[in-house]
Amino acid sequence: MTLTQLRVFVAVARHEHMTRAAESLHLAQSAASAAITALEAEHGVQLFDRVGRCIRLSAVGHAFLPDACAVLEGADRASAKLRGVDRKTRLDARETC
Amino acid sequence: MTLTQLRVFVAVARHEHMTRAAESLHLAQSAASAAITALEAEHGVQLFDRVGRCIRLSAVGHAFLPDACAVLEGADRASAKLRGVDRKTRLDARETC
DNA sequence: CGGGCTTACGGTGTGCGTAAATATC
DNA sequence: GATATTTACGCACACCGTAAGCCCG
Repeated sequence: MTLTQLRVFVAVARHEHMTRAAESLHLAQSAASAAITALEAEHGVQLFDRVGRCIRLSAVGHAFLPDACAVLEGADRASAKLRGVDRKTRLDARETC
Repeated sequence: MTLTQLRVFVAVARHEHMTRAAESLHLAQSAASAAITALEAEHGVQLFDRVGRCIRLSAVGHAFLPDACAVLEGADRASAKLRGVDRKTRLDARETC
């Protein structure tokens, strides 16, 4: 499982539309489809119900969405903090090894 | 930033020893070193102070460690939940699209 | 037919391991 | 000289985009 796969999953879940989700991530549809397929295969789970042209969250996918969002938010927050804390503690690097 | 890089970071931070950290992750030292370098370069930050053969967390790295752990725990928890919830809701897949 | 997801396919990039170089004790 | 990290290098795998295939309105 990668952060990229989670991002794709959340985007598709929100848009309920693979093409739009892919566009919102500046990705080709095939890449988004592959990411979802890989995520599903890795866990042996079906995240979406493909009924006709309609692609909607399955029960499992619905249960997973909040967790995926939480992980992504945590990662983004950590990344931002890492950049932000940079300048603050840059001159504080006195170490006693 | 990838989950793999975070895993390497946490392992090195815990072991304070690149070789042991790499072994604990079943990786070559070079791979671990590259992961840390990439993580540092991506954020323009120095996570570790390399003084002699001693490699220890810098101030920035110390501040980042809890966040990295939180992200990893969240990801692992989400992954485990996804596997665990599988059997429970597998037969509940009746959808009305 | 038309829109939408999937599969096939080729290219590029990234990550990994082996091995050599560098540095410290 | 031994131990530990970094750098160099080559390879394999994975990701992405283009394009064709398939299915449902």
